[in-house]
Parts: sequence; C-alpha cells; structure tokens
Amino acid sequence: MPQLNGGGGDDLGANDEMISFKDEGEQEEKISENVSAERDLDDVKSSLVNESENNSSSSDSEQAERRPQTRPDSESYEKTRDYFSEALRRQQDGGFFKSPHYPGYPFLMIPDLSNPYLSNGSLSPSARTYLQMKWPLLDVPGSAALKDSRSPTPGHLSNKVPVVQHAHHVHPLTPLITYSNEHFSPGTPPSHLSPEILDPKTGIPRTPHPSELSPYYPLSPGAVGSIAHPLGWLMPQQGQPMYSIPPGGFRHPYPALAMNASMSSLVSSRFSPHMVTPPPHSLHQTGIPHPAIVSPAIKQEPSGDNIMFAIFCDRKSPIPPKKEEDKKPHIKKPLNAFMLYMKEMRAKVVAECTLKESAAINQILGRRWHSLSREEQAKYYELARKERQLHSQLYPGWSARDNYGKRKKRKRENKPDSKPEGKGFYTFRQPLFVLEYERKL
DNA sequence: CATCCTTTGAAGTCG
DNA sequence: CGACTTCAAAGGATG
Repeated sequence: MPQLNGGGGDDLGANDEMISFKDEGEQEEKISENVSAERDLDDVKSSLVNESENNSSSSDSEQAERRPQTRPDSESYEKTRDYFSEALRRQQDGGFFKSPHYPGYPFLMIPDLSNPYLSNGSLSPSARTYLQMKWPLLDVPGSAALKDSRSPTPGHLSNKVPVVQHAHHVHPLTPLITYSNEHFSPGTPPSHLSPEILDPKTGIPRTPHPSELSPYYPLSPGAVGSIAHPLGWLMPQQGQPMYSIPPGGFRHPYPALAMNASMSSLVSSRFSPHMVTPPPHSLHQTGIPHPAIVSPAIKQEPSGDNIMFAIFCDRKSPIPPKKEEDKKPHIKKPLNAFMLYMKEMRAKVVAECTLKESAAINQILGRRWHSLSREEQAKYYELARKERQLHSQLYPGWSARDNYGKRKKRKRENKPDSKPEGKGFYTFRQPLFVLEYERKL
C-alpha cells in the first residue's frame, strides 16, 4: 500500500534543499492545488488499489473537481481509443496473427485481469497495454522463429499465452499503444518514447524502417528484420524488458503447464482456445520465461546484446544446463506503481534536461509522481497491481523473501538525514541539478 | 567492478 | 502491530 506522508507530503523533503525547490519547481499550474490536494492525494493513494479493483475509476465529478486541467487526458484517451479501434480492427482482420513481421514481439492480448473497464464502460487503457508489455521478449525462441517470419501461425509461436503478431509494415507499437504518455508529454516526445519513429531532424513521424525499430535488440546474422520493443515507450532507456531474460532462458524453470493454467485464467473468452494451448513441440523452444527471471549466472541486467545472445544462442548457451538447473534463477520483484512510472517517464526527463544521473532523475520523477493527479497515479497503481497479480500467477511459489538479502547491499549505517562520506555529491549538488531542471520547465 | 545515490511502494524481518 | 529493511529501475559517481 502506498505510504502515507505523515507530514502532509513532505516526505520529499528529505533535506532542506529538496524542500526549497519543492515549492518553486515544475508544473506550477498544479502547485496551488497540490498544496491542498497533496494530503488528499496521499489519503486516497492507499485506497487506490482496492478501489480500482472494485471500481477502476473514481467519481467523475470528484475528478473533475480535483483536476480540471486533466481534460487533455480525454484527448489522449480518444487517441487511445483510436489505437484500440485500430488494434481491434487488425485483430479481427487477423493482421496480428499474420505476417509476423516482428516475430519476436507478440503482443499479449490478455484482457484486464480483473477490471478492464472504466466507469464509462470503456476498456481501461492500462488494462490493454499491460499484458502487451508483460513479456516483451516473449516468443523469441531462436533464429528459426525469425526465419519463419512469414508463417501465419508459426508453430514456434507458443500459444501458452495469447500471442499477437504484427502485420507487415505496421509499427508494432502503433496500434497497441493504449495508454500513452501523452498527458505527460504534451510536446514532442523523444522518439524512443513515441509510438512513432520521429525523424531526428524534422521531428516528423515517419515510418520506421525495420532496421530502426530495435536499437535495443540487435539481431543475429541471418535474422530477418529487427524487433521493436513493444515496451519501448515504457522502457525506452535500454529497451530492456521489464524482466530480463536469462541466457538459455527458454529453458527456464517456469513450468509451461503452470503458465497455461495460470494464463488461461487470465485469458478472456475473446481468445480462441488455440491461442491458449501450445503445441507440445514448442514447449521446449518457447518455454517462455517470464522476463522477471534472471539467471544468477549473469548480471542482473544483461545488455540487449546479451539478451539477443541468449535468444539466438539458446542451445549454445555457455552455461551448462545442469549448472543452470542447480542455480535458482533470480526472479525479480514486480515493479510497483512508481517504478512503472519511472520507467515510462525517465527518458522524457532525461531528454528534457542534460541530467543523466539516475539519482537526480529519480528526484525529479519523485516530485512529478506526487504532482500526478489521483487518476493518473491510479493508472500506475492498477498497472502495478496487475503486475503483481500476473507475477504471482507466473511464479506461484515466489516470494520477495527469495530475493531478500541477496544483494548483499551494504547497509547504510547513517541515518538518511546524516551525511555519510561519499554522499556529499548527491547531497549537495544533486538538488541543484534538479532545481535547475525544474526552473527550466 | 561492486556499490552508492535517489525515488516510491511492496513485502519482508524483527522486536 | 509498528518500525525498519530490502529490492525493484536507472546510470553516473565513487572507492
């Protein structure tokens, strides 16, 4: 549950500098309301999840009262609905299932796990996107998959989970960006955040060339086309998947049967049974790991190259299978709402300023997080809730305890407000960076 | 090269 | 049960 700010939302002010720029920063149009609404916001945070489970949207009148300036959301929502329509149309046309131009990026058209509808009856944007992005590397079993990119329904495309293929010449993101960051970035978003590829010089959206679609996942020789990360908008930095893929990761311990069982409960009747039941022969190829699985044999965050190496060199994995089996793969924690928000917004903040230090970026994002409206935050809480839900379904036995203490993180001996050596840089300079950035906005 | 920094939230441990 | 700790992401800084 969201932690409440005991002091009326001053948790951001871990130090005095933070407090000082808290009042003069970005989004001035929100500040006045934030002062009064922040506590309210905090108060309601704790109820967001449960509330969203029962009624994914809060009172319209209340929202209108609280956030009159969030009206642009309706615009973006309209666009979102356009995406929906397009996605639905293509789905009905079978476009997603044909011509897997991006065979490595099936979209998981798993409907909302619990509450896909907003109060107005519309499908929750996050509900639709959530699972599309869940397994960004799903179904990239090997080069064969790529070579078989023309197959309408390739056998390797395991149907353990609903898999949606992109039509030719359709940007994998375009029809399926269901909730965008438009309301966060009214201006021209960075190309890596945008569902469209923007010309770096003109900023004009253009049709991405396949070779441009995936700067994150270099293809192995012989691979056909590049793969655009369906979560590129959400994880624009490295194009890393929500969860990393272990080397040889498609032999991961995640039991396909368990996945079938669990996923089937997530799959609505919208999906034909053939999508759910995978051909047995594909199991070993596409024993699709949830991206949360990270082999202990590698660093937690493999580069895109490593990922692709893992993908394309599955059988040539340098890690002996037995050794791999011995070591329990590292299953990451599901991301919480703020982490999801950070993933989505980080690149935008980075693009808007020269800062690259994550600590500074995170400070900005933390402030922005607090400036979000209730419904904006609710979107991420809902997303995080589904994240946890799916995670628990995928890894029934997993517990956060499994990762507890694994980092051998050196415990901070100092209190947060004290100034341990080595923290000086951040303690004194980072807020200035942030302040500078805030002033620019 | 491992860890720190920094953020919020979830979930763990501990008294 | 409340307080505290750890880990999720990120990447530059630091030792």
